[in-house]
Amino acid sequence: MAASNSRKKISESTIHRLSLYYRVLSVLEKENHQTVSSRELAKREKLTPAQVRKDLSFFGSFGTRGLGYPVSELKKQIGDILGLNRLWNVALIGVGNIGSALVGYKEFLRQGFRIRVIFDNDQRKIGSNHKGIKVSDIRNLERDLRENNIEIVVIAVPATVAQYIVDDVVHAGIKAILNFAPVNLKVPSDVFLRNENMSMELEYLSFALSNLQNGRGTIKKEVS
Amino acid sequence: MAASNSRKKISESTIHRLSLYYRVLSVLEKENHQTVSSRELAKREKLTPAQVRKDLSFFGSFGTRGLGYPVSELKKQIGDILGLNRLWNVALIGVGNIGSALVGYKEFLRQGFRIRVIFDNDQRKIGSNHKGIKVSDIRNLERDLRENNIEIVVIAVPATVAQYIVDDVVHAGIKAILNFAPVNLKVPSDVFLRNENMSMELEYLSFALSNLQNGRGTIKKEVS
DNA sequence: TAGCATTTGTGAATGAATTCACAATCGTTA
DNA sequence: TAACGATTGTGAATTCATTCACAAATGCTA
Repeated sequence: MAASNSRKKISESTIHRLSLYYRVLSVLEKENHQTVSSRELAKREKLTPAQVRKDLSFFGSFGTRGLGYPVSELKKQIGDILGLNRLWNVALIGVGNIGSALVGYKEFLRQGFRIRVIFDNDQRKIGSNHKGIKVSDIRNLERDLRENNIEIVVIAVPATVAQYIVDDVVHAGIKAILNFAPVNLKVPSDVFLRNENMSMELEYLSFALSNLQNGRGTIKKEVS
Repeated sequence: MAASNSRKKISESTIHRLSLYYRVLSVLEKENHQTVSSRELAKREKLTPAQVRKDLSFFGSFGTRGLGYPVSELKKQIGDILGLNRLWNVALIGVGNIGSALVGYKEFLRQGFRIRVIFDNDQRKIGSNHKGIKVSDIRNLERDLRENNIEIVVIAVPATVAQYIVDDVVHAGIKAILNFAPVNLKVPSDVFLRNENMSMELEYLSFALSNLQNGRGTIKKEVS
């Protein structure tokens, strides 16, 4: 009866905030801070100290009362939780606007995401090298995903074909997909799909500017 | 006392979902649907009918009982709420990886966001034309923002200089900023700032793959 | 025009996330 | 080693978001 196995859900927001903490801790580490309090950590990402402590407490007790959290140690811990203390083999599908940008995006590299192979259907691009990464024919998708031990696939193709591509990707056994196409894709429930909707935040700004607003970005609405 | 003016907050999530509805409605319009039910609308974006109705109800009664919502009419209404039935003058700062991708991103165009001017500090780029848009010297920021009637500024510069740039942008009187640099920027409370953190979702996938998971992406955690 | 099948709009109920508030604990100093 | 200031870790309280559930409408059919 002692070590019972209850379980606790970790919310998506908590995970996203872990990313923020990780980012701040990287900076703090470079600035040679030994420890950091939940107060300081919160301040740097516009959150509350209580939230920082609660988030971290889901995963363990990393701090020291009276002192705060050890910067490097906590960074390592969060890195372990997020799976950032290792390399990930990533494939990119589609080298258009967005695709090309992602290939050169240093932030991905720094976090261990390595684009090992790029797929496209444009014969002019296939076979060429895009910033040192070979461009494969989309027709060899399954084979080249396997050959490169790809674990995560990034979709950067037009919305109209994204579903077909994803179907193939799923069929090839990939379990994690990041989608940049502005469309809602269907995948089996054992596949992780995340969407990056680049115009959503721009639309939020458009909304904010269009409506009477208070300072902090909280939008209010008249009601009779 | 009759027409009192209470106010209701609209949550950020609701606004983001409006973007999704807008997207689906655009598709439905093209597919020549006359009406759509909350059920169908929900299905297309993996939400619940109740949520769709509740979201819309914050802004008015757009539907007809027994029938559903008129597609074109609802699209127009949401467009009005989000401020998408007009053009926005946008400036882009930084034409590196991300910046270049954004210039060619058709989704922005379709939604009425027009990049009127691009700023950079690279003398080789300044004066040239980037996909038809002139590249200005960052030193003329204030002047050229004003001359182009810019309302929204997109930041795509390295994290290390982003805060300086934003300070100048704020000083020039801009009230809406979309930031792609992976850093938390400080702005006065009357300026809307939104962040686009491109590695956050990738990190979520990394987390999901790293942890034992159930099918639907809900991550659980052992507790003793 | 009456009856039926639908579907909205919305208070009430529920569930989830955030914040509060404080006991527990640590490092430091005298 | 005792007293103090600081800060964590965490149940409880609160706030916020989602879902439920049903009356009110509507179109359609006969």
